Amino acid sequence: MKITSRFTVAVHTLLAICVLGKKYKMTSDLIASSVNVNPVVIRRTLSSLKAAGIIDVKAGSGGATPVKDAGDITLYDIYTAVDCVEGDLFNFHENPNPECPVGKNIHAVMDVHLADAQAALENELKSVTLADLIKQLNILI
Amino acid sequence: MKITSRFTVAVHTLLAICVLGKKYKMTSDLIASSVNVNPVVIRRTLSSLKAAGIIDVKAGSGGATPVKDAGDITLYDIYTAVDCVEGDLFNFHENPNPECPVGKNIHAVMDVHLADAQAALENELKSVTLADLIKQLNILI
DNA sequence: TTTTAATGTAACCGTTGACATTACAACAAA
DNA sequence: TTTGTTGTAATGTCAACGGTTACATTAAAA
Repeated sequence: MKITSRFTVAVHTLLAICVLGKKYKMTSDLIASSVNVNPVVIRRTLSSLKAAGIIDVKAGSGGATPVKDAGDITLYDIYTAVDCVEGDLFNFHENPNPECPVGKNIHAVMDVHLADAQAALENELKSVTLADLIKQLNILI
Repeated sequence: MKITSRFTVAVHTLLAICVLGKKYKMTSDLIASSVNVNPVVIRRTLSSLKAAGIIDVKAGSGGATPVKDAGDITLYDIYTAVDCVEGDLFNFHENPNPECPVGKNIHAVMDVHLADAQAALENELKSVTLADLIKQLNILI
């Protein structure tokens, strides 16, 4: 079980838009050739990022542009934009037996810790902005 | 996408073995009735926990018993025992374009942060032991 | 020794989600 | 009006999950 690649695709897409957008019109085809996926996959990604208010996409004439400052976009924003996880990260078995002392209390005992683990992951993603990645990238280019 | 319920099933299973094991013979059928899944699912769970050296299972006569002290079993141990995640938590798109400055460096820029996020999750799971859960549970029973 | 009750596993099924791809309508600018 | 692009529906393939049946194996009790 892994978290869908929609996430890394979305980050890649945003980096491309931010870094290459000044020089090129960032169409789904161009981005797709950098990410190396089908252009429709990129259009879906762009659609999600647009819905999240992160970018603007021009229908017809084409091209995606950032709406927010890269310093104000965290990895967590992107993560949620593309719906990597619906609600809880951990899948909990349904209907534990309420007649059993363990089944009756399993949620009371576990839920906090599962939430903590999920929060730890998400906080780490919140601590990194797109600007951080762009800075790193510009050093390497 | 969610992390497989094998994890919460395994925790539930272990709690049942530790808490109810003194009073009852913990067969896959009994555990299954507490968790509310098919007994074969529990046998698969027991098999994984046994392979990880966490419990002992008696073939034939039946019954599962703990091998390690509950204070020495973390949620992370259980998490890995049932193979919730094979290696990396985040799925990375394959073959980003090396001809593109973004595609060429996307791994160099992202990998550290993905690893950090995964480590944050895992460290949180490492910080909780089965003994912690048992203590909580005994208060509620 | 036979019976009984479990475990260990293989096999198969249905469901779900991911990702790829085709197709085409809608759109905006040249 | 032509052209290039976006938006999105539809379809296909594949893998993983969880459910279930079936049965050989095992160990202890009768």
